[in-house]
Amino acid sequence: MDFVNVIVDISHEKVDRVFQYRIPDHLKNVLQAGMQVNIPFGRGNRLMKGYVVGFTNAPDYPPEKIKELTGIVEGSVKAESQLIALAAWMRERYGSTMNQALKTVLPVKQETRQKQSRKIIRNISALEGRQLLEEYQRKKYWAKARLLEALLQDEALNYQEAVGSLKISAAVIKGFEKEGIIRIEAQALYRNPFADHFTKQEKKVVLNSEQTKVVEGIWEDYKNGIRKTYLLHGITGSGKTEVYMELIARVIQEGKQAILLIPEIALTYQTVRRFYERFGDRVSVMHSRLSGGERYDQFMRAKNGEIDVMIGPRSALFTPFSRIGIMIVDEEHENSYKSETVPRYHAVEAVRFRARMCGACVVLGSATPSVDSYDRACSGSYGLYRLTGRFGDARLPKVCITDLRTELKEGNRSIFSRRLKAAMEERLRNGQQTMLFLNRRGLSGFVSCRSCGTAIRCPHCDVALSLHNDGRLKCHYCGYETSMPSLCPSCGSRYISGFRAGTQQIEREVKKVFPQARVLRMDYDTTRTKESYEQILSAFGKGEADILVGTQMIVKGHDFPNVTLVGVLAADISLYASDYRASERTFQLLTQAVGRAGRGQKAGEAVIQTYVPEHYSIQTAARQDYEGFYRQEILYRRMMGYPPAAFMLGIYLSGPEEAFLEHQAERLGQRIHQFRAEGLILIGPAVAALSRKKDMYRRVIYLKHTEENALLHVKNQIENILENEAVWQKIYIQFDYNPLNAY
DNA sequence: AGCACGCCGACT
DNA sequence: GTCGGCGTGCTC
Repeated sequence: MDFVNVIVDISHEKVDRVFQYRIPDHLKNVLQAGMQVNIPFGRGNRLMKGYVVGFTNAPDYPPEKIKELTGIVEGSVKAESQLIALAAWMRERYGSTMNQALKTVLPVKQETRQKQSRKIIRNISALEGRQLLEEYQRKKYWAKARLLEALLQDEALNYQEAVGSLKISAAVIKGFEKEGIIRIEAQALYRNPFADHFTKQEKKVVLNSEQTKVVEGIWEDYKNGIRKTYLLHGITGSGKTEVYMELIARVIQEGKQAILLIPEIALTYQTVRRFYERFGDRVSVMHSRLSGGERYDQFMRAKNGEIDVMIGPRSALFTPFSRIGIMIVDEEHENSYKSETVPRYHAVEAVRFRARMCGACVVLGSATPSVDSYDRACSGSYGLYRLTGRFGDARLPKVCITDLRTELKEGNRSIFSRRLKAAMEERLRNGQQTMLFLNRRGLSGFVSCRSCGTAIRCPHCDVALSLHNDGRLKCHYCGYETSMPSLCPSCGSRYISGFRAGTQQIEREVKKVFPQARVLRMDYDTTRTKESYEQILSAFGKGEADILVGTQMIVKGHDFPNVTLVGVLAADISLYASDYRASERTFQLLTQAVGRAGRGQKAGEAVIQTYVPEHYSIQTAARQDYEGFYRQEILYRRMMGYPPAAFMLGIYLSGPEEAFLEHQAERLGQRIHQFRAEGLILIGPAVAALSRKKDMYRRVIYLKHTEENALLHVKNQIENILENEAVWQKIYIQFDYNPLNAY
């Protein structure tokens, strides 16, 4: 390769792209992706630093204009190089452009915070200033006069404000600085968003024997230089967090750093406080409430070595640490670890790659491990540890499965089985709390016609519209809104109404059946504003309501000691999702839901309502029997050739013109056939689960192969075709490696 | 970001 | 004409 693609290390949007340089002969076999290089840049050929992100023989810039790079920056195995190598790996595995990969991996270089903290400070006396001002006015140097006048009023000015409100260009300020009239102070004020709330406490933590065994086991490997991935299977309340904290503390003692990933939803004040109390302000927490600038601050603190521990969701795995000793993924089965945007990486895989690069060990923790991880643990490629004791002797709740088919047969048409209704009445009498769980995915009640069965859909996205309290029908993807029709648009029948399966409908039903009960609802609609999520949970925790109705979000996170009953209204809903992980997801949700009952001293009870009580997901969840579930599920995966028994690649096509898209999808399928890759299974092309979104039609093709590398090879061949043939430029194509959700 | 280029008003 | 401030646009 004769040329390298380099990104220039300047923190500015305008140059945030790839520049090409010629490789001098003596560096041709030395240069690697991720390396830091010196490059001549701009008209003055200023020497700048850049990062190598790729190689090419065919530059897309006039070759005679391409400059030669100057040399390699020595000792450049720093955080950035690691991250860029990680981006290169992500590009290759998940299929994206290098730019897309880099953008996800590198801290967003948002200038806002930096600039806001830059100050212009007057460097001369007020007397000198006034003299100079007169001179400028005489010479009609208006821009300079404006700036100086402002500086005479205020000794220090905010850089951003000065440029904005005084209409002064950077050139003027530069000139002032050169003449010594002002000096620029860029005090980077990194704020620590939590430091004010908590203080470090020297508390001795005592681990129980199970926890000690886990810590010592992993630590012995660490001490012996063994770096591998461990799966920590610990039921809810068995104290996984203590294990994490002890391991992190030991790693820090060794002068290393730690990253802990948690699902966004699990990030509560309780968690944050525990870590602050143990590690003080050497810990930083990232979460979605942080603004872009604050997020960048945290990354900069990490880069400058001001912190040892980073806690955060998926993206925290890209923290620019240079000496990582341990990376932990809590609740590793959570779907939120899979990115929904290109590159569609899985955090667990990315964590393992990064850990390998920097010699760190990986701990994956979960009460209900993903089938994929448990399979690897069983085959011995992960170390496996278990925590089985529930903290403080809390017992498992009594679980009862009620068959909705029998209820209907015996004349009960309510959404509550008689068993659940009786249990709820009892809780209300005893002043205890109930949680009602609807494992529905976000969307609330849709509207359908009882005569012809047609549901009203969004004309742009082809999803069912949902009926809101204000009587309007809304699309949850694109925001399309319309009024509720009085007649069915398809058959004209008057019998059109909301399907009673949304949380709003449940809430209304609860109020009808138990008029004396105080009810709270928690779902996509009620948690849209910033703090409402915490507010609802804390109100319920304080006993301000008797019944909490909600979707998956209520079964994660908080513990409520006074909740002694959990009702799962229709366990089947998630079973009917049309993807191969439906059983796994149902098991996880039910297990979590059941685990919510009776976290305190009082005995708990769970009622699971279903139309298929014999299903193994429901049976094993009721017994909290992970092993039993896994044994059944892995058989199904092996029989059907689904992950982890095989590897899958989703190819998502979308475009504004349906016929053309259809044709191209067929065409791509044929091309893949022509590869004649042995063992490759091609499914589709098919209409996507969401056939249209934002006026774009969608098609999918799935590929399966038992060999990971064979599948990646096929992906590379496809990428080659897409890059080199002009027709493909007219449709959007994304890859999804081992997809978790339907497209 | 930082640099050069070029427009345009001011002054010899 | 020429000098110089000041806005604009480009950087492989």
